[in-house]
Amino acid sequence: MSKRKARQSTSDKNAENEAPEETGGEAYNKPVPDILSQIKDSYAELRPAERRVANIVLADVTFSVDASNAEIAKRAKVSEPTVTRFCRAIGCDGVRDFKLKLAQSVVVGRLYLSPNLPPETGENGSPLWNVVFAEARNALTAVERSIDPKDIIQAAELVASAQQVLVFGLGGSSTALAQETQNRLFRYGVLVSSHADPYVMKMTAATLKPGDLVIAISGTGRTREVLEATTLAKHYRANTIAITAPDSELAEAVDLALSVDVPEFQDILKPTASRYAFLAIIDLLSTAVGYRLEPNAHEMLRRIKYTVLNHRKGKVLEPLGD
Amino acid sequence: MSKRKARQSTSDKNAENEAPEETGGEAYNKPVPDILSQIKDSYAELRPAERRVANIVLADVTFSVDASNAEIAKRAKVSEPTVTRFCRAIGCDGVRDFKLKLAQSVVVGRLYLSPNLPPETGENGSPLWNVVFAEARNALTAVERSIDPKDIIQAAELVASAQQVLVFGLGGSSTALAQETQNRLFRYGVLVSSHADPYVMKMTAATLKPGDLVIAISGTGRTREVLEATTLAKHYRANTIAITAPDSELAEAVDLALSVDVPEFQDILKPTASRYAFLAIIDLLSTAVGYRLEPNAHEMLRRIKYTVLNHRKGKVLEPLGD
DNA sequence: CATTGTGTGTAAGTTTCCTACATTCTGCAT
DNA sequence: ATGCAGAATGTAGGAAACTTACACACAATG
Repeated sequence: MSKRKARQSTSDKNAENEAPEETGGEAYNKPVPDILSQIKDSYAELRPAERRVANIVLADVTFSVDASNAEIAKRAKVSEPTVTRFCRAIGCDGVRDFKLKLAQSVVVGRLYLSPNLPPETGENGSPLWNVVFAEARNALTAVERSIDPKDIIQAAELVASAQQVLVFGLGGSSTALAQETQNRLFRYGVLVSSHADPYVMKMTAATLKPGDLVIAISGTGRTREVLEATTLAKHYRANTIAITAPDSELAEAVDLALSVDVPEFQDILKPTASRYAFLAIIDLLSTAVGYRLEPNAHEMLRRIKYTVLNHRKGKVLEPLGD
Repeated sequence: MSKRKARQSTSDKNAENEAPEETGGEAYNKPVPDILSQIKDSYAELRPAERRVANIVLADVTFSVDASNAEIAKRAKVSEPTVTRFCRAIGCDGVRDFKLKLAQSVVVGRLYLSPNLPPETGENGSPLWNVVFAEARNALTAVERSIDPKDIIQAAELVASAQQVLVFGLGGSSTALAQETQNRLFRYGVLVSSHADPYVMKMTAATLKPGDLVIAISGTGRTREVLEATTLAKHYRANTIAITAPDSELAEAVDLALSVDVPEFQDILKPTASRYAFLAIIDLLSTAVGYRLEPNAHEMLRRIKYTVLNHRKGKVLEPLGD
């Protein structure tokens, strides 16, 4: 198939050579369905001939995206109208609609590997290379889909109006995330401290007053000492937020749960991907707090930046501290 | 358009109701071109009528994906063959090929926002919502592209063969990441400790022997105390690794630099996205260490899991500790 | 066994895309 | 200014792809 070489049209003015931008921030405004999942979900209800079409599609997606109705029918040993019926049976308008959706679906599939992916064979030498990245991305997507921005705003309001904020996390990763939460919020002028000593957690929880705030971080929502200290804070009428797994004891125990279920491949040697999700939540929350506390947040950051700048030479816009 | 209701075929055996999986890990094996960029890049070389087609497509991508050749031609006020020619001029086989690629292209566009995105106007109320996610994803992509898996394996070898490992990080986020590195490596039986006190850092660095290891974490690569302690460790013949920015003083000072340049939008109220990149590097490294130290790593994890399990009721496969 | 309903293919119709040719326009040379 | 050649584009018809209608076969039920 020969392609004609594109040529310059010499009569055009230079200004007319610039392509217009796509309209708006999001040029495409329709949802992208996961058609492969739809095929699998509908499989049990398909008729026998339609199943043979499904088998062909699932067995060779690359072929199916480009193939005509007739080519698919031939491979599946069915009639052409049966292919149309298959497309209708899985929820598409027809073959054309199916093709577009299939093409889109595989792009999504390229970017997000399914959970429970078997371990990489280490073809580049670094074990689980693709898994680590895929799951980090899945974790971010899970946050995007399951966290309501209104909850972020509400949480930021609780932080901004609290006289003091305590952050609790135990077990290693949650400890580090609690520390990171402190590290983010103090920069905006929030009186915040994180604790990893279960006794200090309970003692400081007992000093809280109405309007104060506890942010509890737990990947499983089941860490006993975090739950106990958070319940104690509630007893003393402090507000409570949890960053945790959905439908967990901790999620049920607090005023506002920022919870997310992160699907991941269970390899005992691989760190958990939920830290990416939790870090994203902390970033969303701290950004919202920063904006909520303007212009004071800016003043606090200006002071900190000025201090760090004097302590060390560096670019003005690089991260504050590290 | 009526859709026929999917029905159960009662003559099928239950085992035949399960859909087969798509073949292989990556079911679709063709590259996904960015057709919108191709249109913009080819714009200057397009003929006048073809440009009118391009204008229509860029002005309304949603319409264009689903519209027939005739519908596009009508809107652009050109003939139908001109639409075919337009598709050929931008590198596609024809209109069908163009359509598939356009559908795919918009999915990619949906998932990656460009760096230096202007601030969101807060349409969902949570400030910089999209920026936080886009930049986290960009950070992960930056790691994927700039880190050599061989360096991960080499770093894991240095960890595995060290008698002790020190992790240094200062400034808040690097502190938490250093702690997280400790939290990951100790689980495989590595003798590892992290320090955030600059005096303790130097003192412990002075105790190192040849073959010991320092992992230094710094977003900018310019934190003075981290640099000094790392240099001191080198002086005492310890091996040194840095997780830092490329071409920085720290990157130059160590034996092996795992460095990555993370493009991000500079908003003083938004946390830095490089933490996602650094966390991914730590995860890759710790996974590689775990695999390198098999079967001892498994034994260590078994003991830790057993301890945590007895301390708390939970699912067997959930994250170790938090 | 007869009847009814479901599943599927064949054949024909419709839609969409592509090719071939004719016409118009533009640029260059004389 | 005129003529010629090449490029651009549209019209008309052909080919490809998809869909609809109807016939036939098979399965289930009474």
